[in-house]
Amino acid sequence: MKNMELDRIDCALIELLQNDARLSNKELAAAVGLAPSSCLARVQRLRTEGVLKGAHAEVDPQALGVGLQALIAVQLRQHSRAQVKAFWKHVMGLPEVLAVFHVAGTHDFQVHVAVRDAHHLRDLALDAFTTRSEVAHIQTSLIFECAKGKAMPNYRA
Amino acid sequence: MKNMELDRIDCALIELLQNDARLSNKELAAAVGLAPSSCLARVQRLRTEGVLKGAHAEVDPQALGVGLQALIAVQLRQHSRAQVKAFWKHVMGLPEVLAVFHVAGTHDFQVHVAVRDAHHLRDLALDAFTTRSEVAHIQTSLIFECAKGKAMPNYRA
DNA sequence: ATTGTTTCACGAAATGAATTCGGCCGGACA
DNA sequence: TGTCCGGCCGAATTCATTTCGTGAAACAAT
Repeated sequence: MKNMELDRIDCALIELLQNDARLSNKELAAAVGLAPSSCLARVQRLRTEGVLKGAHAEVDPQALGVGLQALIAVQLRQHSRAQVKAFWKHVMGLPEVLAVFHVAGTHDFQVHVAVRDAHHLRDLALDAFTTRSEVAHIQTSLIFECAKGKAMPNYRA
Repeated sequence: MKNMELDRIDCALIELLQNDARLSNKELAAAVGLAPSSCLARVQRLRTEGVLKGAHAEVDPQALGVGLQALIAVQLRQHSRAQVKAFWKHVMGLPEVLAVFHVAGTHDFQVHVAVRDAHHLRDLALDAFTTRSEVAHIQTSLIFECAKGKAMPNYRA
């Protein structure tokens, strides 16, 4: 399941679907030069093998009232497995959290959050971070702008 | 275009599509209690209004030979608009880059990268970051684990 | 109240896509 | 050479998407 063979066509399919998961099977087939039925078989295989793990719609933050995003760097008091796990579960349960990174370095976590405004951010920092017993210190960085890369790089091709 | 009305059903559609962009229109319609045709009209409207901005397949990093991810914190030498823009364009052109955050704080950027291994990360840091004239200092943090939240929070509902 | 207007949802029909299936080609192997 | 195996094709079926005409509710103005 882990190291499956990906030929040139598989890679093309993966890249196309990363850019636009809504491409029809027909369009996909045309793009890679395969018959729709063959193309479908490949995509299904990629899905069942776990290479393609799902698809998610991208939504405009502004449309949802998200006016501000931030990265919150978190230092824990101790690095015990229990504390790490507890904090992880806690932040993943917060609606404001877009992503959590457990990192090695001067901080233990980087938490990407989306909030209404500065006031909301302050409340979130105070209520959901600094009050936690396992949290030693946080440092909040406002995000001016953020962008995602087009696709995950492929180091097998 | 900016402040469009989103009723209960629109919000439900948005949330469903964030969790799984591959839901068929028929399934979507059933989930929100609408006829397929009505549901389609709404989804199309959300798309043309820019609330839904696209969909992207999620792929397993391991399957593509990505064995390591990291967050690289970058400090620029100067904060001139030209330098910020130049650096932004540069990192967005790198295949290893998954996301870029331009932030306010002790660092100027946080760059999320996906690499083959530690060796690859070293080369990337040296070749694509520290050699850039606008970069004053970088600090690399290995990512142990990272997870994305289920959906963008909705502060209009 | 009534009339006109707008908005939205419905459902049937037409259009087009996804999926299934049998058969075919080409390479691997003995 | 003969057989096996994997992958692709193309037509047929099944199913979903999309279009379009209709009608019900909300609202404004007369």
